[in-house]
Amino acid sequence: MNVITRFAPSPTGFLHIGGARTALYNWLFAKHHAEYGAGGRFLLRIEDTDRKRSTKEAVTAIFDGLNWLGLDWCDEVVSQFSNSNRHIEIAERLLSEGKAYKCYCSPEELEKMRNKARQEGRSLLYDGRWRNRDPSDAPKGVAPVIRMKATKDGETIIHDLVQGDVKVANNQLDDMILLRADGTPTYMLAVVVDDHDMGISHVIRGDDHLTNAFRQSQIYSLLEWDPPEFAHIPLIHGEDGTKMSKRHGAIGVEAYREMGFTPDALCNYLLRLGWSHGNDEIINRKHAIEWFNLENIGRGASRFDIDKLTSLNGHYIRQTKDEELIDLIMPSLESYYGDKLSKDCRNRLKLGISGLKQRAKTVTELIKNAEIYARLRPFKLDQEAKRMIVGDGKQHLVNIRQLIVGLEEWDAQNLQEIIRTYSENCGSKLGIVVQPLRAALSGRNISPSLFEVMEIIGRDETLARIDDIIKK
RNA sequence: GUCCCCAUCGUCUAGAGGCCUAGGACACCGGCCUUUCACGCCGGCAACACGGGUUCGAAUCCCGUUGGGGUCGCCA
Repeated sequence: MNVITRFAPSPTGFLHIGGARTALYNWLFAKHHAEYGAGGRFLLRIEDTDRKRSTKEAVTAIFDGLNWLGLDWCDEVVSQFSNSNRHIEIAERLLSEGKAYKCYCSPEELEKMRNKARQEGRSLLYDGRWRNRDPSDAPKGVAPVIRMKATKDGETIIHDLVQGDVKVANNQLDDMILLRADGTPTYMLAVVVDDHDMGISHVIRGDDHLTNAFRQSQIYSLLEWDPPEFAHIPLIHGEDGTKMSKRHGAIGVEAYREMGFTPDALCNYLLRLGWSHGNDEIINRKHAIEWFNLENIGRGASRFDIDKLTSLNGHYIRQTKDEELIDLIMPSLESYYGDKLSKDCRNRLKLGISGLKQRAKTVTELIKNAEIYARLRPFKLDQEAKRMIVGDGKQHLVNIRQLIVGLEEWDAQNLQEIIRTYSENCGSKLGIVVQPLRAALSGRNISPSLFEVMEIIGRDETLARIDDIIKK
């Protein structure tokens, strides 16, 4: 089957986590069919028919988010708004065929109608009061909306690829507005026309659109078009179990980027959140494309768990190539330290990054831990580090300095040997004598292997950092 | 309230009637490794919402209850 999917966000905010997953699933499904089936394409359409709420910034945020995640689309981006003429033409065709009609209700009148229905415990649907009314009743000076004539009897069934067969009685559906009073098309009309015109074969979108699907399905029949396949995926809930709305804790993917998550980790996490392939947890892009299907999408909503994302992120950082990681963090290091950045930073990082990366779960953490190689001395000691050099601490530093100052072969192994022997002579554990050293070299009480650090930064830098502390 | 959907460890999930004494991952708790912190390894805690059916047999099928979510815009 030749598959054409689309991601169709409205540009009214950032690309949030739910949107990102929807995009990912659409992309994966298309890619899968491109590589393992008869063909597949993933299209991008911006649903900007609401002129008041759509912004350029939001469009940019969507592009940036998608690009960062590595979800590339085919063809030109489609602006839904730019298709308005076509939508209007279709609405007029429906009107002339008697499949749509003009409704002169004012928004206030509709509000009243809904309030009454609410009070009486009925559904809040439009009651179709203008459906069969004589157009000559039309109040003067009121611009009408165009509403579809929905089928009143029987039921509408969606053969949803995720939810299964879902049916609803047609009396639960009302005559949706196709064209607003100002003559502009609504979403309900625009999606159907655009999806048809773009040749979309599979509409994969959030569960919150499931009820829309019934209405859209009716529009397809009115137009005598074949509807696409539908796959409504469950929503992602926040930690509290309710919908991640724009006003409720949802943040854009760029926020996850800023927190130090990598696109691969986020994609892997999002893929596994609501979809599974047996017991596989770590799934790279290649396998994701190979394995992805609609059958294994779960039917219940899932909660977003940042701990699991973090853990996955640590995994991806650990397996990223050293050089790639260095390129990733250098710009941040440069801007953060400015003229306090060591000239040897990059070279030191080349040697030290492997020790650094297994200690970081986020890129942010990696950048912070890189200070030991990036920053020009003197280092300021933090609270924990200060405690390491009180008591015998400083004396150990003095002693160690003396032992290593003339070391012939300055490498990790020799340094370790000398210091180990020293600690044995003191009758202390290695950890005791080494902690003051750690404080002096890193300004903190945690760091990569100290002997490795000393080898990388070299004799002069090591001694200088020790002296910074001893001479205080 | 209406309609629709959903329901396995705290969380994400495996599970297609017997392979289930319910598996994996994250988190948590022990231990090992160890110069700190991590990584890694080993082990532990921890779930089929409830009630009825169907069946020789049900986490799996049916019904009901409860709980949760979504939807009901001249938003998308």
